[in-house]
Amino acid sequence: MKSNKEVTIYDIAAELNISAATVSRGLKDHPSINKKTKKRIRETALEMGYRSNTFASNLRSKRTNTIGVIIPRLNSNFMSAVLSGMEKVANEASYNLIISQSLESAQKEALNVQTMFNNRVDGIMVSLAYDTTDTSHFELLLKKGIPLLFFDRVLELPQCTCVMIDNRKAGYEATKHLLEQGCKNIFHITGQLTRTVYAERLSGYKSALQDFGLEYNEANVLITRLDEKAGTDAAEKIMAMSSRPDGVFASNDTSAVSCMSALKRSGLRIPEDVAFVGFNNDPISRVIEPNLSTINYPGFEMGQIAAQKLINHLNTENHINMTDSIILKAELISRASSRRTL
Amino acid sequence: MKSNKEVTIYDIAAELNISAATVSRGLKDHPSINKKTKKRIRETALEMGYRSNTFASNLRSKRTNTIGVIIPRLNSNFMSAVLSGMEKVANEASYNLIISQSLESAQKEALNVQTMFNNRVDGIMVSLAYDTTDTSHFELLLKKGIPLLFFDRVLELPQCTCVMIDNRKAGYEATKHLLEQGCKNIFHITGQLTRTVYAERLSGYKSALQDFGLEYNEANVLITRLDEKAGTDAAEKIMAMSSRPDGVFASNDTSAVSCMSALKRSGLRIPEDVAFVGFNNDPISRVIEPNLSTINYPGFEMGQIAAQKLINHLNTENHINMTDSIILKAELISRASSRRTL
DNA sequence: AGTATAAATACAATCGGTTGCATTATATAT
DNA sequence: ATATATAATGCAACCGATTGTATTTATACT
Repeated sequence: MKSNKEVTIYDIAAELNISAATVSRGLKDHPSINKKTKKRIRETALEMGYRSNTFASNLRSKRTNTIGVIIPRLNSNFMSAVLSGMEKVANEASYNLIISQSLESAQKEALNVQTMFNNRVDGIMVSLAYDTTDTSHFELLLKKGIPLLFFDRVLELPQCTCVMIDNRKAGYEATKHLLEQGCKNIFHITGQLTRTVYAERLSGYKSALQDFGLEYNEANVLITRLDEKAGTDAAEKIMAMSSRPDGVFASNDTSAVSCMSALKRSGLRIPEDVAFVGFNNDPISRVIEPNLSTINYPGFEMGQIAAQKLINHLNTENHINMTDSIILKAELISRASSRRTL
Repeated sequence: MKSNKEVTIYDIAAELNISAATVSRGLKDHPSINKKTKKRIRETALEMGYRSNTFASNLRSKRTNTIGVIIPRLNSNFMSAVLSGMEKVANEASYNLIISQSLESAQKEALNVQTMFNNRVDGIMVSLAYDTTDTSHFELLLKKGIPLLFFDRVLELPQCTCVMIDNRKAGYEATKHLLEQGCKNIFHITGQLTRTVYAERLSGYKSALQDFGLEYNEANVLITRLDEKAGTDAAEKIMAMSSRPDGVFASNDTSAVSCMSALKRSGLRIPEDVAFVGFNNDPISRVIEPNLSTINYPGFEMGQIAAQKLINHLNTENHINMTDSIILKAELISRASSRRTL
């Protein structure tokens, strides 16, 4: 009857009449250990039911094989997809993920960074909270040389990689599409412009208007939290406008859908009276009637790429080129909500 | 200029001319340390920028303050809510969460258990994968005395707590509601019946039929993966049936919505021709037209309660009463998809 | 003052891998 | 056979907090 105690490398060493150091090196395939010895070590370890003690290892090697992920909220299909992608890559590289939500609060975001810092994560991936303006809570990471990567809602810091889409282009394409469908007066529902994702989309929106010879009208842009209420607020505003918009480009599907629903309730026809384009390609966009045109946002891919980038960086000695950014494709999906019979 | 090295309790001890043991005890508010000394220790620790080294601590104390969570998929609003609830409670109790997905595969589930086991999590919370039948991968946890808690898709193991809703009752209520709206022939879209959640709902469905004097008809039950395809498959089947159902009770909103959409495309009217009740109260249920009646599933609450239960258990010495189960309320939300003008 | 008792602190072993350096075994060259 | 290079292994310190036990200090009681 074996006792309940854990098997250590010392037990293996004793069993094989070799030193613990050799066992340690053998287990991690160190080049200076004889192949036959390695084999014996591996076999004995297996037999004895050995499992490495992460803490002892971490304590000594000062690495945790853990990556922290801070996201605003775990409530969108997009975020789920991103996390799935990250998890896949991290798992394969035997890294663990610690996920926490900022709940769109800069304060909680700072707290999360602190917690992860204390837990000695090897690196951190962040999508910024809605109201983060002060970014000093990231400084201690950079100071300690803990790699920091931003995705989606990024922050252009000199020492950080960003993984994102070309938001300006996406905003341009969405708006252009509406214009091509004959819209002359396009409303834009967006988020906090301190988040560059939204600022960029707005910029694309403006460019498209310009290219089609239309004046930019500030009254057509509504800054919101991009939740359901944002959509109904927008609808209310739209209904009250003297020259009513004939198109809406929303910076996420949630607000687009809720706005569409509200307008429908007010008796407007989609897309005849108002055409819609959303953002994210959430499942919801294929449920609403008419189906919502939207920008396909490659979440899974983004997660994979972000995690891969960070892990590559962690696994290489030379800590260079962590500074470049990665831009993913994000194309328009045209559905009934924006297609007018021309 | 301070060096980049971390501050340890030895540094604090040296600074204050006391022993490291006293510092260690002082920092965790041990009763046998003088209050004044504690104060000095705390202050010095703060000044010197001390942060505790989790690994050294874990190595010695054999606890990690980490809880593993294994879920089938991170793609539903419900799961997001559960995780949010868990995260909240865990954070407050200064536990970390390691989340991973089984992707509905029993094999990956077993792998995840193994990984978390190796990472020495203090406890594990699991919602079972779709096709898990063999549950031997949980045995090593129980053998090592690592507490295991199931939520939502539970498994009735003698030594485990389960947190769930009364699925039988929910199934009964959903079906009863349809019957009260005049349905005589109710179709049921469900998941793998080895998952008790679905078996229980089916059982409730049967009871309701019986109470209303209707015969149970096996042809009216379709076992699916509860994804979008499940809905369209069900719709196809329904359209092909000789005596067409006039009501559908689906075990999640995703399949309900996709089935509803398909039937609508086939020219059926909801709820006049076919009334619908879903399950989960996903946001999607309030987007589809007509809005989907559904069972409100208190995800956030479930997450909180599950985490609280596990943490309480971890924090108490006497490892008793980890065996009782917790049943949450889940009530029907009646919306247009099932309300017939009577 | 002298002893019993309690409170506060210190000592030192321990947790289990990791790693620089020393040492021994083996292979190759002369 | 001897010298030299190389491969393989061992030694022992180390990472930093924890904790049982011993020791010192403060307090209480005759």
